[in-house]
Amino acid sequence: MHITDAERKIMECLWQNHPATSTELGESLESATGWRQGTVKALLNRLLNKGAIEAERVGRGYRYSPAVSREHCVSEASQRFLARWFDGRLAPLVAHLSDHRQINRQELEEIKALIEELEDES
Amino acid sequence: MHITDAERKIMECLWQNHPATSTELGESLESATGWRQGTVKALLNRLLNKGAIEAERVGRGYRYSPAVSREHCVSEASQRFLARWFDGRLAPLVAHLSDHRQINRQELEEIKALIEELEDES
DNA sequence: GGCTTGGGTTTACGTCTGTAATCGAATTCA
DNA sequence: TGAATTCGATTACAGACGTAAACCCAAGCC
Repeated sequence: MHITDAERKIMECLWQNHPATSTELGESLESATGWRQGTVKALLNRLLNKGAIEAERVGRGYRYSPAVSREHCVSEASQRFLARWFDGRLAPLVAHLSDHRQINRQELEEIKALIEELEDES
Repeated sequence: MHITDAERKIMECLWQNHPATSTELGESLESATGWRQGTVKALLNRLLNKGAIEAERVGRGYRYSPAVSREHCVSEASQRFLARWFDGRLAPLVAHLSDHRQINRQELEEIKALIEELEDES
């Protein structure tokens, strides 16, 4: 299941709020991205074809819902990204970001606290 | 500067070992990816056009070298990835991977040690 | 029953990607 | 010097992507 970036925007809407009609989605996305309704509809169909969303007929139209979780997509994207650039590991990413001043002290602190918490609870 | 995945494979070769002739690259990549020489050459030209590599004429052929550092590309790719999925932040990625058992105890330990080291040295 | 209208479906189209064949120039070999 | 080989440049082409216009159908309105 590979979600493209335009498709991801649709999914973000649906993950946040579902089921939703194409009109609702169209309105959200028109203001957020400037896409026309037809664009949204076409993307919905691509997502349907690849099984990323489900449609349930309600009267004249459909209600769309995600068929894959955000968690699942995030996992796939993370694995792909880490595999490509960091040999599948996370530590080198942390090192890289900190070497290049792309992460601040506070966030590092937050991560450390998070790790400690994870260790405690297990 | 957006490097596609096929292009990235060429770049990885060049970052590791440059300058290199297209024949050398072709040989490395043929065994690693199964690409024909022509494929490699076409990708080299795309990379030249987008300024990601440089070519220096040597006799009949060229020597290619990276014009952008791996570091730079990694930074860009990391920013893009984190922005897409984690609101640009790293901590939620750590949380996600650990929640989904996609990172082991040992690597978390390694990251914690890394952070402590960074704090000490500054 | 025709006309409008709010969906939905199909088709389109330019760009990007991955992969390669083809063409052309240069070099080498007979 | 003509043929064969090498290497690079150009062109190709199918599939994915972003974006949208065109078309079609059911439901309500006059």
